[in-house]
Amino acid sequence: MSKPEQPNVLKQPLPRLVARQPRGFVDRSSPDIAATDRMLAAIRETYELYGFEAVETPFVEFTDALGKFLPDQDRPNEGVFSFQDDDEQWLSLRYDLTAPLARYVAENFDTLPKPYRSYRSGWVFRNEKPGPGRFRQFMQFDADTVGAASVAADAEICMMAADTLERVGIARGDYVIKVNNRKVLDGVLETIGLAGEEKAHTRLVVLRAIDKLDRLGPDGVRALLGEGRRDESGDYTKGAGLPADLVDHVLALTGAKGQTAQATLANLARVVGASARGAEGVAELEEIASLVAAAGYADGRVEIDPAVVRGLEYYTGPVYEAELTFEVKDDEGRPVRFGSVAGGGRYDGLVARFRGEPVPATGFSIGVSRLLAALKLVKSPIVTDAAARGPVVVLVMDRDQVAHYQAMVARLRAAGIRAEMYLGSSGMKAQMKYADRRGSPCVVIQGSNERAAGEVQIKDLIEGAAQAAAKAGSIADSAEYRAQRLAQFSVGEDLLVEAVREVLARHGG
RNA sequence: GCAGCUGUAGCUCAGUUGGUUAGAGCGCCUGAUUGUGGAUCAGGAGGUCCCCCGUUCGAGCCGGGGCAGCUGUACCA
Repeated sequence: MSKPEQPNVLKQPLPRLVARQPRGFVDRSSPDIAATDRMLAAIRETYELYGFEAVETPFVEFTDALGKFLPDQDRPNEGVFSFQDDDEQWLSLRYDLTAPLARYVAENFDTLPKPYRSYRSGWVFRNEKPGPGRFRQFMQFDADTVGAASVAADAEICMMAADTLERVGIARGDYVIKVNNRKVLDGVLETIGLAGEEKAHTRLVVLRAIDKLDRLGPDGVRALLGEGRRDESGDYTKGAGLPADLVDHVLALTGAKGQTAQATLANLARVVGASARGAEGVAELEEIASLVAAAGYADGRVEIDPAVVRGLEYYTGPVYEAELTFEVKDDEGRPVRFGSVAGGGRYDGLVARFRGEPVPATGFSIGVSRLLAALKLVKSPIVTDAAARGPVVVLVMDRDQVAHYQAMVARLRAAGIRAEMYLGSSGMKAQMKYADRRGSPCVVIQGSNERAAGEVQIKDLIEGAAQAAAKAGSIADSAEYRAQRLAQFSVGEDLLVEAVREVLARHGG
């Protein structure tokens, strides 16, 4: 083996690397990780309370198991990160947690209890253009019931979604779980003559138009159902090309929401007309509504909303969406539309792809990053309490006493107090700054004077900051400023642990 | 993907009709008694003016082409 070439850094430095991330991928900092962990724990508790059990599947699946081959090509779909294994089989990073669950259930079908109720969280990957709050790697938290055909399973998941949002700190009234049924949408499309294979494209365009109701309003949807729509940048979107009377019929569906669930259901029954499939959908919604009402969740927490569409790929029955309804402003004072933080529905065909028989299933998925962003905006305690305090910092005043400082740190740690000795090479002022930036509750100072007296100084940084803020502007020169030594006291070195404990206790921990 | 807008210091941004060595505020570092974060003052470090090509005696500025970001739109399992 020959010696590897060593780059000669002295003579000819290599071109400097640019430190950067691929777009759509982000680093996570300590507070974010802490807040996310707390939020995930709260979600997990709620799911466990409902009787769901944990399961985990890997990041990588066979591409065909995810259902992501283009119909006519031997090549994975765009939007999915894919690569070929050494045996040339296509593999993909999972783009959601539902398709892998379907694979898992199919593979372990005979040993799993049915209905099989499980939850899992994890990273998923989508190879597409990122946007604000939209990344190429993000986390989802799903719960699914597989093997239950009853819409009671759907109703339960809606109620659990409501409980989950409240558990993580979204107040009742600040969210709504909207429920619809794909069969109702199919029924309406049938009554306006959009049944059959040759109308599939138009159906798609119509469903997409309906899905945009909350963003574009009825007029925007009307334009998209008819000729088309020009947006504010001047870009044009071709419409479905429906005649005016059919456009009205579709808008009658999206506007079918009444004051009560009964009124909404009556409107829907009218709009689906003679369609058997539509009537089936309305009946399912009716059953969900009565289950939700019986459990006491019909107080605005769970509502029928005929404009909910969700994804177009695999939903077959009830669909649901958790929407946040409160108004917020961003950093520049612009109103932010928060919208959907979770969604799901019934996908009776997904497991069936792996088995001869149909397997009913329903589930939903929380967008973890979006929900966390929402919790920050409403200042949920889950997020705000997660701002972890830093360690106690023992300053290094005399280099030749490092062993002694380290011994003090060891005593603090032995007492269960997070502590560290300053490991840099800067002076005291920089060490104070360091402790400040770490969020330390206090620092321990021992110079030659204190050591001679067998004492240590303890400075309470939190109290010190408060006192300094109170005096801001009233201090004339730097000598006076330095002489203040705010919130600082001396104590015998043997009482170090007790004194630090006292400071920590002052600040609740 | 399509459309519009924007790329100058770590961040937010100035930069004249094209003209020496490209600036400010904040942040960062150092210092102001031996030993004090958050106040004040003084100093310092930090730049491929997004990249390439062109026009010009001369380009941060003008032209062309890329790339990236933002906003909208499309897609969203």
